[in-house]
Amino acid sequence: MTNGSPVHAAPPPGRRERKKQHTRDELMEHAARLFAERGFDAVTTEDIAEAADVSQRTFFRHFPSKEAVIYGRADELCAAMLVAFEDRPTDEPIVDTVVGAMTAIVDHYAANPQEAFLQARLGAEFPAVAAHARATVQSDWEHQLTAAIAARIHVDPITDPRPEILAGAAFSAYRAAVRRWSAGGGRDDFGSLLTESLAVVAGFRG
Amino acid sequence: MTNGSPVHAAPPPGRRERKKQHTRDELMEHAARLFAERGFDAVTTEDIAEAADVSQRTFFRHFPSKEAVIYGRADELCAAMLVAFEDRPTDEPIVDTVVGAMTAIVDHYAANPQEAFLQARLGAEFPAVAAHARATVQSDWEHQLTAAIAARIHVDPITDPRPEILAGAAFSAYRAAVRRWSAGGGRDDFGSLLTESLAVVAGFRG
DNA sequence: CAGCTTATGTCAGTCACTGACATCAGTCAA
DNA sequence: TTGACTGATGTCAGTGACTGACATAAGCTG
Repeated sequence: MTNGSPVHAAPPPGRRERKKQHTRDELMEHAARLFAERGFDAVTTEDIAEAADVSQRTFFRHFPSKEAVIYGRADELCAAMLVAFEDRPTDEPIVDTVVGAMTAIVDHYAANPQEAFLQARLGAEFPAVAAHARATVQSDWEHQLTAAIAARIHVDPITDPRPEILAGAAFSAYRAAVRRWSAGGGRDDFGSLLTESLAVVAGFRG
Repeated sequence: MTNGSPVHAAPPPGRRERKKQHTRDELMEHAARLFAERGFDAVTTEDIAEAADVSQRTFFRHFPSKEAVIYGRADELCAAMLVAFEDRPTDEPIVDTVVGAMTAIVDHYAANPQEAFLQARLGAEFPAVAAHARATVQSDWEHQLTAAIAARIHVDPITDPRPEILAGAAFSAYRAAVRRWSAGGGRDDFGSLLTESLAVVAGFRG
């Protein structure tokens, strides 16, 4: 149930907000198309802006970097992960809760395979994209997951290293699953690979 | 015993090689000084090159990016980690071997505290530096450690996710230790913090 | 309708990074 | 020693990501 609108039932956005969102969507779609056609380096931010019929300046008002447009849904995805986390029973082992949260990510990519494929391909081919994915996107997710874990097990995430390490191990398992999925040409079931990887983490004490 | 020369007892480098190394060292030292004085953004690669009395082009012949000059010893450090890894007995639990390897990193930074301090400070203050540290430096280390683990336990690192996850968890613990060290103002003993963090990983099955 | 807010365009600028070519010092063999 | 080769560096011109400042027009709100 990956609803586009936030949980808090935002008031119906006005025309201005809708236009803004439309511009953002156009930028993301044309960027995805151009990157798929020519690769990351051979497309300039000017090209993307042109294709979306806006100025380059507008591109950078919507996305802080050229890489970011590839991961334009990252924040929603992170939010979905946290919702899935909170939906888990509070009395289950923390590792299971983390596994459940990660499953939200799998669900999203299962519902948007072209997005997953493009991200995997660009990440494999262009180091700058992989660096952004890891250092900005996943790092942010990991940080949020760390905070959620700390809250759930009632510890201070600054002084107690366990939440951070568990979150880091979980995303390490995630990357391992992505790599194996890519190595298999995308033919394997990603959910199974991730479950298998996450099982390795189950030796943790939460 | 952090010897500057490689293990393979390289033939005595000629004057040309010495000058090259000298240029590289000058660039790293002046970069460190300037970054410490003004921060990362307020120093240009031109400034660094100027301070080292070389052209900007020469800077980029020695370092692939502005961030890289901060981590100019990363390759040596990685090599030291792998040596420490190989020095461990082959019959000990793999987790202990990993802990032993990570200790080499601690030893290096214990011997070069100003380097550790600058990297921690710039990483905390400038996202671009943190991104580089994580996505380029640590990612490379993690990859090398993954390969070493896979070789030690005789598994294929592509099909078996365990080496990658163990290496990822180890560096997650490393980052947790760094964060706690920073949070404590650098007053705690980093080695103790890392040991404590790595102990959390000991629940792994290797 | 009037005034405020805000998304966008335009313009000029900074700076990281790169390819091409010239030069000069180091190296090494004849 | 000399002459050729190699490789580190300088110079120059260019590309492209990203940003600040200002103007404009569209949407919102009383």
